[in-house]
Amino acid sequence: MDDDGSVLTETPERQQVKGTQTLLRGLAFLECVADGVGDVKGIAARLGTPRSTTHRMLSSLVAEGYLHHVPYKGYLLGPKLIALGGKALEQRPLVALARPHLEALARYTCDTVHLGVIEGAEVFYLDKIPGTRGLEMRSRVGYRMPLASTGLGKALMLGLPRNRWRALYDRAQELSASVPDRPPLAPWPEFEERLARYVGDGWSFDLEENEIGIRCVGAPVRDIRNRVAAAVSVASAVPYMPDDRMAELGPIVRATADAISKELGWTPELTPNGPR
Amino acid sequence: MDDDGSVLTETPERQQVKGTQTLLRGLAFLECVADGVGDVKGIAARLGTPRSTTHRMLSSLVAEGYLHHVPYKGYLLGPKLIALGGKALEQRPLVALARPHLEALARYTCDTVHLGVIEGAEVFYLDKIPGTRGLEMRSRVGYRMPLASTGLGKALMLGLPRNRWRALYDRAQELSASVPDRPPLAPWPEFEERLARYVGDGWSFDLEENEIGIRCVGAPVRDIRNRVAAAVSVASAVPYMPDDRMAELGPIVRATADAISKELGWTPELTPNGPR
DNA sequence: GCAATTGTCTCATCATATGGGCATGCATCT
DNA sequence: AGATGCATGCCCATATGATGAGACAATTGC
Repeated sequence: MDDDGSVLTETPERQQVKGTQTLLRGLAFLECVADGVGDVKGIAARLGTPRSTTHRMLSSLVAEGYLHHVPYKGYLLGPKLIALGGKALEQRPLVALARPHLEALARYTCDTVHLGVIEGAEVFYLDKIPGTRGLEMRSRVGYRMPLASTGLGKALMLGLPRNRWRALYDRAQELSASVPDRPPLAPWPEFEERLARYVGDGWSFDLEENEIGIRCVGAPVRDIRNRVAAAVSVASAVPYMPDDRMAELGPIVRATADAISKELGWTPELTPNGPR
Repeated sequence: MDDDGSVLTETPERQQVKGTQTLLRGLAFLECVADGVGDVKGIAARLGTPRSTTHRMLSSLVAEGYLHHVPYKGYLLGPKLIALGGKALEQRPLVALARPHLEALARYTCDTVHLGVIEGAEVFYLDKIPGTRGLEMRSRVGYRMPLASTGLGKALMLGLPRNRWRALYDRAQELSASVPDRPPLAPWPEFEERLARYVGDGWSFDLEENEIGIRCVGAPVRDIRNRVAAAVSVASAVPYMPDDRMAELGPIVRATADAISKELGWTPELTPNGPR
């Protein structure tokens, strides 16, 4: 049993598995393939399993439809994962409730609409409705982004205590540094000042801070306890997003977010102005 | 390898597993939860595992993010499955290649656009772009439907040999009978005759056969070997889909499908008229 | 052509998951 | 309100089931 620390995967915490390391190992295969390592040798090296075991596990996963196998070429994630991902979305009442509102917003704006929630220090994209202007966003359902980098994420940050903003800002900046084509964030004082303003407004802007050429307007969705449970955003290319349109869009996006909030049991009276 | 048509709804028991029954069992938990069985007792009963084991496995899956646990309420599919589902889609070159074409089609028609492939006797929804007319489709990425029930599925059937049509027709009719609010299929002779006509046209219609009030136009996508690899469809409510518009849409949907086909290496010259 | 990688199989070994049992605490029923 | 059912969490002896080395065939690519 690989008790030495030679498994240098992404998992930082070594969990003291209670009695399912076969299952966990199998799941590790999935994540390995998800990360683009599709060849047997690479997988075996990454997980530290001998070829025999690697083959056995991969075969089982293929047989169950969790992986797709192209002989002598490699492994890809399988259709069952697509299906389970879809079901996972259906099981989230938030997604089902938000859909009609997101569609209405997409129809009104003709731009790409996103729904996301916080996961750790990142925003997790739960739903996406592509815009009808013919430009592609590389976001996808299941995608992640640092909170401080996107309008969606910043809307989510509005619900967090201010003393946590800095850490998230730093986190996003780390990623900006590591990825070459990513624009830098605004300087911290300016960033904080803007975010403070967004708290008062009830919506947030992203001015090409995440991706050059893309601007976006976001707003937080609150649950029955007035906690930020999700966020909505509208994104489009700069030519479609002049300053005055963004100013118009702010209240509209907020209205959509509030409508979803109401579906979650939120009552607007409790927050005439000011968060939490 | 989709040669055996004996894949029933679910594999009840198979025992020729080579050596990963722990892993397979764990995956069975996921599918169990996916089917809506979220309580411990139900899961244990369904899979025949004692409570101890059930808990241990569920805990591991929760710890890994594959399941989400609401204490004393039940289990739901977790965020990691959403993420893996998204990655699984990204890894399919078909989805990435088709996206721009689907978006263009959605933009042009203002209606809901679907992309699907064959899986067994069903159509598997790989992508969906909601229409901008404000009506909701209950389809979702990862969804399944009998091939013969939908315009998308019928487009896929155009690539199958005619002697397999009947079996798929019967299969769809079984489901129609079991689900109460599902409209019946057209009688077989008429169904076959229509499908034969669609082969010549290169597109297919669905006249409220799958869902009352929904009409749809589909067309097959072919790969480099001229085999049907996927299908595209446009769906909308009847008021938006009069006969003459459907007739117009046929060549347009086909053109979109052909454009995707070309991205897959398909060459139109090989099929002036007539399939395979 | 050769070399490297992958697929398929067997088998002895022992590590691994098993599942019964029991204690605690939450939730729903009457 | 009280009471029962159910979920959760943990221990541990057992044998079941996964392990991994090895050998060979099939395939790709150079």
